[in-house]
Amino acid sequence: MDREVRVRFAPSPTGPLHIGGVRTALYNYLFARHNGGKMLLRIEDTDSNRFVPGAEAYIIESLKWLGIEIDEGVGCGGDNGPYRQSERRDIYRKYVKQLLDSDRAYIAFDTPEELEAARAATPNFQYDASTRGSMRNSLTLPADEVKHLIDNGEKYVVRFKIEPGRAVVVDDLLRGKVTIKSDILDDKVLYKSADDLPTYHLANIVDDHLMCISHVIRGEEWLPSAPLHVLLYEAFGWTDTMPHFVHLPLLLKPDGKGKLSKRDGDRLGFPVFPLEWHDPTSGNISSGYRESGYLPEAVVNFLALLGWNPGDDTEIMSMNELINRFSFDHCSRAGAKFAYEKGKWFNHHYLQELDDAKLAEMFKPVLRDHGVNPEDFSDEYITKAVSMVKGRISFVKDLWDQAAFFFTAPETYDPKAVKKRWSEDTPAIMTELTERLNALPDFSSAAAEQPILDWITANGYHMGNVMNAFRLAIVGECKGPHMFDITELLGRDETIRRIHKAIDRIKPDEPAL
RNA sequence: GGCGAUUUAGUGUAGUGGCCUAGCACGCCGCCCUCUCACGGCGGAAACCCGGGUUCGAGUCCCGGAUUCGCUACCA
Repeated sequence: MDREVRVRFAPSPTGPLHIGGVRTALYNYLFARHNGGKMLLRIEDTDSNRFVPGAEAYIIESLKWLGIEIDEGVGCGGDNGPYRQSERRDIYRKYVKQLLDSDRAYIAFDTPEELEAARAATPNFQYDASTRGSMRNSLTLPADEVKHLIDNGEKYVVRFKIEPGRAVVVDDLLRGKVTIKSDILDDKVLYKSADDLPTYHLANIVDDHLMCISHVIRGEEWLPSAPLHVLLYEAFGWTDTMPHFVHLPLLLKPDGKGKLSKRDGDRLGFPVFPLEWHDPTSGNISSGYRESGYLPEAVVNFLALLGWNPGDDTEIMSMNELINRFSFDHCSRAGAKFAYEKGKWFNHHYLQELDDAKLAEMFKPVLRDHGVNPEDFSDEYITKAVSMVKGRISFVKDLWDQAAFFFTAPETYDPKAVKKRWSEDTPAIMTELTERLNALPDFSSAAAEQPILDWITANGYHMGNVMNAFRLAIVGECKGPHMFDITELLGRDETIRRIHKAIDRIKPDEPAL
């Protein structure tokens, strides 16, 4: 790498950042950091019709949440600004003029309707060398008429004049040399007078050049227009500093076909956005990874491995490890189906690494959502409850399913378990159990377990039946951590109260009438 | 339709001509642990797109086909 590595993430603020975009940002970031380079954030808002308020702030917040740091760009400044394309009109105008003056572009007056008509009339109509001679543009109209039309405020666009018969080579770091014939390229619109803004293609090349971008790392959907971009670098005379290209494989739908879309999330039940998004116009809310209980390190780790691997079997990697090991040598070229099931596993893993007290803190809002006031319990109590069940959860909110009984006595009892474990003589045994529990000098798990087990054995009771009836009374179903660990935390009074309640509430299965 | 990219178990992937009777992970199934459900440990089922060729030898190289995906806008 002969020059300073400078990469950019250049999203369009047309809505919330898509998870595929997040991965593109991540790969840019990993590559930049691995090579000691800079990461820029540029906002590509050249389509005034699709601008969505709030999208830019959303993008910045998303990257921040994930730990993808921006060195230069919107939200943090830098020497190559402005970084919002809508604020760079003067710059683009200058370069459009340069292209026009050097005869590499021309002005076209064809209206959208006229273009539509042309497309309808000719099967594979393309605005190119074969057709531009019969359209309304500065190539076909007299110079004074062109000037007259412009002076009259006629809307026009500037089109790039593609010369046919050339083999254009895009050297992609992932895919090698991709060659395409310039004949199949059309005279792309570079600038539209209607909003005095360039299109993506022009703005992109000008900005990447001016911002000294060394590597353009973007989604595969850009590969077909890469030859056009190469031609633009040529037209400007910037070939020597043209960035390297990397076209990343796309993230695909987990089920059927096509690339992962914004709709798939709701359809398949997983988020496709990093953060929850409230659509300003429709009012719709789309779920986000953050609000769904994902840890940013889990999302990053998961996303990094969708299309890249470190070259060995390592899967759990922090951002720093990812940075250390990242390179395009181990990137795949094929699209990856979005395997969100594995994302859950990553979250499970990172949740286990969290400190119990921290997890307890994260659990408090969930308790409130379920009508439990965390203030009624000590932090120590909540922490102990959390530590007992955390091994079985993938999300913080799952803690409720696993630990609810620590905070509220069961109101109902699992019918299947009742049928299996609660017989006619159970109430008597349970009453006896309360007496035994009351008699225990030490109610701790370690001290309570053996005497109770001994009592069951000595009386010839069925271990599984008694213990599960006990569990049923305390938990409400046959699940959960070690029984005596539960009762130790619950305390003697609550334990006995629940057994009495169960005796009172549970009626042994009565034969159906 | 045209152009381009792509192709290893259900999914993500390892594999750069012999070390591949194809490894790892998620998911699935079973066993162990056990008062239960989990966790965990152990084990299992499951893949080289197809057809030619090159080679002593091909998942790995070449050719053809198919597949899938993308692009084909005054959107990015």
